[in-house]
Amino acid sequence: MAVAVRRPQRADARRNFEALLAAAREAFAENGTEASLEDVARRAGVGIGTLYRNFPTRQDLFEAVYVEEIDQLSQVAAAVADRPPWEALTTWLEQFVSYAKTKRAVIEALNRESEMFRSCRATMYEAGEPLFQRAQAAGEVRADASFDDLLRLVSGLTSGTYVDEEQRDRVLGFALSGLKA
Amino acid sequence: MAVAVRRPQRADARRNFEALLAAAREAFAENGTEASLEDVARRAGVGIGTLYRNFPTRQDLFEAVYVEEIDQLSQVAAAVADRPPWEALTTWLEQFVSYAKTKRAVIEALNRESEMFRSCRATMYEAGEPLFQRAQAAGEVRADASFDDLLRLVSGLTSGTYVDEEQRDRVLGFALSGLKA
DNA sequence: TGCGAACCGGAGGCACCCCTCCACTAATGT
DNA sequence: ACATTAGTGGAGGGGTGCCTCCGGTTCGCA
Repeated sequence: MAVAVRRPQRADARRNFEALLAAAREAFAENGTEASLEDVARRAGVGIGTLYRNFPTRQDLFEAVYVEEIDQLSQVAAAVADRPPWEALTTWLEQFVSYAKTKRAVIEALNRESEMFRSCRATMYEAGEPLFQRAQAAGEVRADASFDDLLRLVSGLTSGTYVDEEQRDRVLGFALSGLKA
Repeated sequence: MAVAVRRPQRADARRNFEALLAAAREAFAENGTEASLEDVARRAGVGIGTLYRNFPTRQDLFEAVYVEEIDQLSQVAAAVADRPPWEALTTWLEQFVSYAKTKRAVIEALNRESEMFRSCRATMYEAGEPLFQRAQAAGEVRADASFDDLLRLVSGLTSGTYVDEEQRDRVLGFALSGLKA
């Protein structure tokens, strides 16, 4: 990914930079990609001008916040690589889901068109697709399904609302069982 | 439901009323519940004042537009009542899905809290739940699933985006097959 | 300690949206 | 034909958000 967001040099600037990042994380989690930038600045206790200096475009801010989180998905993928195929896949998906609960943007990334979303998506695919293919090769997943199908299935189900966590998991379970060979 | 939106009396007024309804249908389909009312008025070629006179609140407009469409779901439910259980259920769901594609609000209704959404939801349930129970009684649907689970599953999957129609249907198919007994 | 470069932050211009209010217009019934 | 009155539509006040610009502040090196 190697997204070079230029970190500022001076101590006060660096403080503001971090504050903005934290505020943006919060705001994006609450309101999705559309969160108001003025609100982000407000949360960070910083002028709107400062926000724009550090992150000239909404994308830049977005990138700075999410790239790191997407990278974590790769790490989980590596960590489960030695489990049995189906288990590895579902464990990774669990991470994906628990992620998506707070980080809506991870899901929005699946759908939107833009350079950075494409790049996030690519990273996700690199992380999860091998797990999927392994499970498929082991005959545990229907041959006529693709990893893209799976991600869209999971992200669709995750972005909806449910009576409680239990229902979400139950519904996800039903859907996943439809994917077994 | 019996939602009495007071239809105006004078000919010109009635014309405007219909134009607003049509415009709202369009706007809501494109932008969901949040569509701008000024945009609706613009599409209808009518002053914003006229919109507000006919539909004092956003809810009123919304109601006028969707109640009728939700009612159609009931009709479809009645129409498929004599087919085999599973087929009846999936046929109804197909309607639901093709509906939800253009009428996003039908889906938003599942999630939002408000008097009218509750009422829309109730109508949907009255229409579909018997079909579901019949399929369940016939042993075609897992006993541990509820109609609510099913609707949320379908609406979640439907609200996502897909590469093409084909993928949507494929994914929906996978998920539904996970619901079979 | 002092000074220049780096950095700050919010005012301001623009755009959109919400909703109210009321001077005007034209459909209707007689 | 014309008075009556239902109906019109948009200006206007209040919000929020986007982004730019620049006078003022502060850091940190010498």
